[in-house]
Amino acid sequence: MGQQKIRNMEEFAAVSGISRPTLSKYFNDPDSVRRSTREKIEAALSQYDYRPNVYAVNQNRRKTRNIGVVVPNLSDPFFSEIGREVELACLAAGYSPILLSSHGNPAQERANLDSLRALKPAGVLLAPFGKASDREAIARFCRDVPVVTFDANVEGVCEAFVGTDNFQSVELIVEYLCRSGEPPCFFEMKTPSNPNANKRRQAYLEAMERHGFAPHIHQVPGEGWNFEEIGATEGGRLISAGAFETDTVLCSNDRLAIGMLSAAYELGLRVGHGKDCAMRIAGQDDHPFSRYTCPPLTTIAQDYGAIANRAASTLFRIIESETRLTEREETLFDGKLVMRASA
Amino acid sequence: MGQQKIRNMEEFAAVSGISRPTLSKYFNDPDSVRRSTREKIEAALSQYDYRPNVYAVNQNRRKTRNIGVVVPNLSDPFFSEIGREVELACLAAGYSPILLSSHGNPAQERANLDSLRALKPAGVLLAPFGKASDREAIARFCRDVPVVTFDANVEGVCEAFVGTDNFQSVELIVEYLCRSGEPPCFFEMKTPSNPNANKRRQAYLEAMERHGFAPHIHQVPGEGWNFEEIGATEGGRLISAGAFETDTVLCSNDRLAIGMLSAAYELGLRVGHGKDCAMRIAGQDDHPFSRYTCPPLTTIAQDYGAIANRAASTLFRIIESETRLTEREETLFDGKLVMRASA
DNA sequence: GAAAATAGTTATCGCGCGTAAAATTTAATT
DNA sequence: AATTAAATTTTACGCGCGATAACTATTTTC
Repeated sequence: MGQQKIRNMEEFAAVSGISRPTLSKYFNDPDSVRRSTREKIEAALSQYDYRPNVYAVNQNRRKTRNIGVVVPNLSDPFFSEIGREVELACLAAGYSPILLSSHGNPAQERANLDSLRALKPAGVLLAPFGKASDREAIARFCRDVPVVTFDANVEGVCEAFVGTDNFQSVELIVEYLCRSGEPPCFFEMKTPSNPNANKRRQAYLEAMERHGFAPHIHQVPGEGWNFEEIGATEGGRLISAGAFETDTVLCSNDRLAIGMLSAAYELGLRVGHGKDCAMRIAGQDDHPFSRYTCPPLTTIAQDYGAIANRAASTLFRIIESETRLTEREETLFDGKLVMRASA
Repeated sequence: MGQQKIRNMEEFAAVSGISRPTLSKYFNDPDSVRRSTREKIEAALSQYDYRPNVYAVNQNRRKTRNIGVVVPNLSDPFFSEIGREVELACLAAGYSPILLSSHGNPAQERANLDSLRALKPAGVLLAPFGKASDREAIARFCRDVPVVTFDANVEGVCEAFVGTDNFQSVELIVEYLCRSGEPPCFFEMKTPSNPNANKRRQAYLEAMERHGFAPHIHQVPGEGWNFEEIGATEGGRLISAGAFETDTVLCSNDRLAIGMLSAAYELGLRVGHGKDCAMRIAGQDDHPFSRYTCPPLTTIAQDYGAIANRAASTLFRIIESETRLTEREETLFDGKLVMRASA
């Protein structure tokens, strides 16, 4: 490795024998220079380890190669997983992802968009809160920066949305539950901020009607992101009160289900589809911990990878075409039934 | 809000009636200008919403106000929690945190340090892998940038380390387990990359000796970060083979314990300290999910907040003093026993 | 082998701000 | 009111690189 320290592109030009403008071209796109010069540059590069100053580069470029990635809550393994998938897609395409969590706080979502604005990103991948999001702030942001939303939709805002088809996936699990035992009741929070929750409720109603069963929806109070706590406390209360009309409960998401499973355990109830079981509990999302609950949770798996990659590639397409989409795109992937022991 | 768009500090100087150098001073430290001028500036600021260009600022500043935060794996709620605490501490002190995950991959840790170097951070808070980390790369990085490590120590490297006192906390739980039932066996991975694991094993040996019991350590094979999987597969295997000498197992960390709990459930064993229970299982770390396992996990809680804040404040002290520490500091916080139903 | 196309060079400007020194104003002190 | 210290303004330069124009060198084409 290097002898003297290279301080800037000028000095690197001197030691590599390549002119500065050509180096500049190379760093912006290695394939834009002739093969032989590229090899010369890379030879020098391996000798002197020089890297262009990020700040100087981004100050002058019309658009940076930064991609902002905003998720509502990194403490939720669901979002840390999908956030990671998105990051990888960005890196693979030669962009620099910047991952920000809104920490379960819609105000932080706004703050994150503000921070991102200062970084002049080429585009942003946003998993918004949904109803709790500041729709106006997001819309304003979208005017300045190309944005693709994923996981949760904000109707009509942003270039495109990529998520899971809740109607398909709820039908899938409702059908399974009806076929394999008593039809499911539906368990959710009273005021879910996530729009998927509303779609899932609606999908449950339709699916139950389609299969000729009466729907039973149970909504419980609770604020914030401590879904397991709410599932345990309120779910446990409903169970011990005998509030559920059937022995099967479909939870609006896995984290509520995880909480409810722990409550059932506390109550000494055996959960599952065996003969000796008192009830069945199912979730939605295939949370990373769902296979380690007691019993392991039957759920609907979202296709993390497909959603992340489609969201990213859609954004890249917009960025590289340098034009906004003429029409807002919505892409929904199918969920997959994951059968485990809980239902 | 603003009429015309302010494009740079020059223009903002014009509309605010304050000279550009003074504005520059203000943005670097609002308290460095006279109260009356600060008010003038802030009045103009609320009218014209102008923000200095991040890239231009950082290009010229000797040191930026960026703080790199590197954790081994954001998918692990333990690290997303402590990462968040660290972020908050940075923001509160007026720094800009940049959170990077090494995704369970030591090579990525190196890559993250390389990326950070390009951002010329004022300092870095690093939770390293430990033995799996590239010690040489970290040491080299520490020569250029002040670094405080937390959670896992890399002996002798970096300015300071902040973590949990494993000897204190293991003694705490071993004492409790011995007092309340059969003395614990110890369950861990054969080749743990995390140095805490080694300390915990050592601490277990010492604690058992102190209490006059024979130690029993069970090490299982397994690679990577899928601890729950390893705990479930290998832990389940040991349980059904009757390999544990006593009815009590202390796991090296909560995630192994979570896996083992699910294995015990599968085997139809009741875990806990009740009379009808077949075995006890305890963990270490107080993982966010530990209170929702079946049964809820007895464990040792690390003081996330204290560790994060001490690590951050130590780093700030180094940064602001503009001198390296004369002597490497190590701070260990006590763990707290969290008694739940599993042991 | 000459013309055309491609790639590289030199030269120069601009980006938005930090920073330093000198000149000037303002506030605090006696 | 005079003295002094502190804050602000003016002026001027530099950071490292992107971008472009006008040339020159190299490679391709027939």
